[in-house]
Amino acid sequence: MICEVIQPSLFLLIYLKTNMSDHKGKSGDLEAMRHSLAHIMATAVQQIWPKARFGVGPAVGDGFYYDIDLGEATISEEDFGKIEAAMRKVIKADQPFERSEMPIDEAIEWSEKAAQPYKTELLNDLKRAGTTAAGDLDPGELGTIAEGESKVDKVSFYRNGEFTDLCRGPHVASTGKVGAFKLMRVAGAYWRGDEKRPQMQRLYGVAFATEEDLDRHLKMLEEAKKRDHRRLGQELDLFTFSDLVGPGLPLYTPKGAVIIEELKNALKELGRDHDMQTVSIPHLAKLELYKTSGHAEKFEDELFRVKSHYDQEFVLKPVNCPHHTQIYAARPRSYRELPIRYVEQTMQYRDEKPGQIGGLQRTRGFTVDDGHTFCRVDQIEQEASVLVEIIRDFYKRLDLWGDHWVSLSVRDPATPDAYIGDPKDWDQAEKMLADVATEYKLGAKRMEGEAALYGPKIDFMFKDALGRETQLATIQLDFAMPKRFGLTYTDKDDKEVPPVMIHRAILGSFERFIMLLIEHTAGRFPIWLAPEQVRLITVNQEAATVDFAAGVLAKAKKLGLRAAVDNSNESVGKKIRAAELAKVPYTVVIGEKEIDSGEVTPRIRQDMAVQGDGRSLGVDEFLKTVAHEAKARVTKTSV
RNA sequence: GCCGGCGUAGCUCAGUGGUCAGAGCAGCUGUUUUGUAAACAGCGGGUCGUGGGUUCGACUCCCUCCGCCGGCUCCA
Repeated sequence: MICEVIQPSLFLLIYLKTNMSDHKGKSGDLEAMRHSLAHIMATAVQQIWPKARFGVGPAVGDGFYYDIDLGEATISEEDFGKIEAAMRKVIKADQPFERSEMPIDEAIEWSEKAAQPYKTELLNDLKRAGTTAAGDLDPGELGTIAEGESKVDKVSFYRNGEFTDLCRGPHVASTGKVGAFKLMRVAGAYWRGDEKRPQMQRLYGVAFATEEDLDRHLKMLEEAKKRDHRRLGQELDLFTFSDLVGPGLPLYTPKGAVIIEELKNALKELGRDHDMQTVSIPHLAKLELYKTSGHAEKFEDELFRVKSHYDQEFVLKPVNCPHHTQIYAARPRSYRELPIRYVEQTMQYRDEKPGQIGGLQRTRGFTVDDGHTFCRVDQIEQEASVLVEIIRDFYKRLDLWGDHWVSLSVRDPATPDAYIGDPKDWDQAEKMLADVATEYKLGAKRMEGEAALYGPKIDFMFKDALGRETQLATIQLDFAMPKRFGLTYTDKDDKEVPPVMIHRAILGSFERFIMLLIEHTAGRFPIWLAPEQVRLITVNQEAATVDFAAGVLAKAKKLGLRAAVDNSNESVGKKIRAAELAKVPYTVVIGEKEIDSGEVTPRIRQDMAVQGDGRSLGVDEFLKTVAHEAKARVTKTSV
């Protein structure tokens, strides 16, 4: 059973690779099934709580949900058993889904009579605008709009047994044809996504065509939990949190710090290769700075305030751009010296709401590889191109490229007033970024309304073990902040012109990046990032063995390797197991054989091992090879 | 922040009103001197997250706070 540890993770990886890419191409049948299950669940809920008021209930992701308001009562997970039982009864009854249409005014009357105020609101929106506002509904809940009409005249309903629901469909033919399902969780969800509106309970289920598919999905979730970075962070002793230090403030252990340091070094090298200049700034600044930048107003609640005894009010920096502008502003600038590329790896602080904090995904203090390029408009395209290349190469090297999607975040044309800056600048900037995205075949999705206040951006989005998306690398164009700070350079016609600012990050925050790295590799880091690269295991505790191991260790350290000796009084098998669980890339057993021959037989961590491994080689040769790989920062082994 | 859930040893967990508590792993000590995924034995370790309440009696029931988890909202 050599595969007891690795097997499930490989399974998961394959599952994720096959399922994450095709989530859009979900079969219509499955979607109809899931959507039908939402109705069946609502049927069951209505039986148990007759006063239940319903919001929306679409098929989504791997299953379905329904938003429900029970008034005084609440649904908790304890209720799942009886809800599922009631659902099974409805399924067993095999009630047909019957479609009907009625004029919208009649539908409104119906919903009022049925005491379904949320449905009434939806219907009124449909009647007034022909659609419900702002994409807050998933497909399947809208009414029918007559051809060539802008407003809805008729809406469709689906009925099964006692339960009737406003719904566009489609559904399966009858409640008996819905495959396998399981209720998963209940969560709060604001009506129409608005925190000022009532909060409903969102009841989630997963559903698949067959029991086997469902089991596979549930098994996959179990495997995903095993590679959760919070769990592995503890198991591999990478970071911790302390109630005394505070939530959202990760503490990196020596092993975790190794990964950060190695990543920092890799980025520093990239910076040197691309003429970036490292700067360094203090971690707080006068509130005034952020009033000027606009952050104080827009992100008031997220600022950590620091009071001086001498009556200045300071703020822990939530971003670095304002500081960087002041370095730029320290002396007059000529068009000749642009672009100026300031970078630094530094911690920033945001007073996140308690509910947002979790693991390394969202922390209150986090280290960013932040950078700001000041350049001319005619330099934007070149600068952005180089950044795309750097980002692509960096993620490729870590085998992360491909598990992502790219957002070309542009203005929402419906709300031009929500942005600052000259629309002509915007047009140009958006076009430049789009061109770069096309040139580098990023497959970027144009996301209207996702632009920053000050400019369009390209965001690189990745998924964690459970499929939740997170932004890492980003390239943002900014015409506004230089103007707010009155930055200029002298153009060749001797005119003072504001520069363009490009905010950029390659790995985003180290916290998030490490989260992704842990979950992607399940803690099996490439050699150059592995906190411990070589472990020497002694066969016994006799002086000759221990001394020999110490000699190898010293050589390894001299070569810059991170190595350790395990000469504890345990069996070789147990020590091997410990090394494998610690995910150490190379394990070397040292005993009489090695002492006599001067050769070792490295045991290679299972994910890196290939056919033909297991040959013996001289100690020096082995160590030099590993050291070479570590230095080259490669992800695959060749020993 | 909001809704729901959870909080017993370093870790994973058992123990639902009645000797203020157990197991495995980890740790320590001893025996063993071990050859590629778990040797054997012994020992130490918990004011059952915190504060309050109910009760003759609370890890067990109720409330406050702290923290964590899943969502929602937010994400410069």
